[in-house]
Amino acid sequence: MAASSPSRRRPGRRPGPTETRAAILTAARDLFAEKGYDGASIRAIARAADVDPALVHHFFGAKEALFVAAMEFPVNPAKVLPYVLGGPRESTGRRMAQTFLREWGRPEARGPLIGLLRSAMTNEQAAEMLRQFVSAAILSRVGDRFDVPLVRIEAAAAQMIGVAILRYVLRVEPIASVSEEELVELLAPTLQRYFDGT
Amino acid sequence: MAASSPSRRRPGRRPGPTETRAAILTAARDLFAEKGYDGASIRAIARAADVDPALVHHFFGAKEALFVAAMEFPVNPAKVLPYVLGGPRESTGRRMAQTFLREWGRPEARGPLIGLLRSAMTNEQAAEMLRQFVSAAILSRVGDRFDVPLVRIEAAAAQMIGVAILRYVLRVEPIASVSEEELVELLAPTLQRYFDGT
DNA sequence: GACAGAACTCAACATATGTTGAATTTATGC
DNA sequence: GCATAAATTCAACATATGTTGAGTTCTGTC
Repeated sequence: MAASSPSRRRPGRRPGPTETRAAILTAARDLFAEKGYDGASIRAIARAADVDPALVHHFFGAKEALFVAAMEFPVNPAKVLPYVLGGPRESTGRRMAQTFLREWGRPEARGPLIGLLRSAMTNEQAAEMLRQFVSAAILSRVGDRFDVPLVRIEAAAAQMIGVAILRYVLRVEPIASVSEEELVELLAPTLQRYFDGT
Repeated sequence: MAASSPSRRRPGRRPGPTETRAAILTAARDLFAEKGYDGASIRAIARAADVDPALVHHFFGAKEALFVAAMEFPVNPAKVLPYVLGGPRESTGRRMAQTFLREWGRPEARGPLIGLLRSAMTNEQAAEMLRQFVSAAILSRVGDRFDVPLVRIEAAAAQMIGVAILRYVLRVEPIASVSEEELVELLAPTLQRYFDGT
């Protein structure tokens, strides 16, 4: 799936259609997810994509731009929020837990999500990206849909972020292996209570 | 409070009692808290303590040992758990929220706690330290006190970790500025429900 | 007051990092 | 088929990292 040979290739364009750009993006997603922004070096990404580090630069410019390109937020709020906010109000907590876990379950979404979360803990730019997204795309919309103090919505967000960390980043058992359904049962009432304002 | 001059000092022991060891530990706590394990370099720590990098090595050995020394877990479960687990069962959630926020509020505890949390996201050793502590010192004791499935206790832990991240690491408003009391009101029922098994 | 050991700095090594500019090979448009 | 543009590598720069060994100055003990 990736590089295995130390790969001494001669310079110049490779024959056939260009597939290196995609390879770099994939490698970047993997490594940012695994090591976070600062831990994933351009050189390691290039190595994983079987490519010279300078090529990464050629395609994406500085490291920061690569990160933005690779972590482009993999969840589209416009597609997801209507379902969550649309149904009956008394089951919003459940739909939110479902949706959250389903999105994290998608393999092509999980890499960027973990990468973003990991990086946000040590890198101010990544933290800002995450804040921006979470606050603009989610908190505000949910907030004025429900007319509930923002702290309560953030408490709900905290519950989900905490679960994501234990389940997907730290991989603490048993919460890392429990089924999505079981987790939904557990979390739905918590979220619902925050939205209900009780 | 720390170094300001580029400090060209001549070699050899400084006169007076030795205070550099403590200065290094303080600088290490600050920098590990701010940047995480990988982001905080020994050289930067030495600079902040106004000391040669080699002296850090002289006192603490490898970087990992410095980390362990600096992040020595600042919360003593033996002193804290009796209060949480001791009182009436129906208010355990509240005592747990109180205790958690009080410990994070202590200035001398917050640095190590943030450092540990930050580092655990990108560094496997730090992650193991955190897992060890949380699981051995807390989860298990709470678990067999209450005879409740471990997932539920981990869900409670997730709620608190999430709050810590939003409040102390990412500093998202308004949850970062809300009073401890208000947060306790918000979190206590959530935690209580997990312990009650309902 | 000599002397061992502790505190402390200097200089260096080996390695890693992001980034750049030039050189080389292929693809593409005419 | 030729010229231009794109893809790709190489070599290098400037800087940063953890760690080591040797040397210098002080403190404490007899």
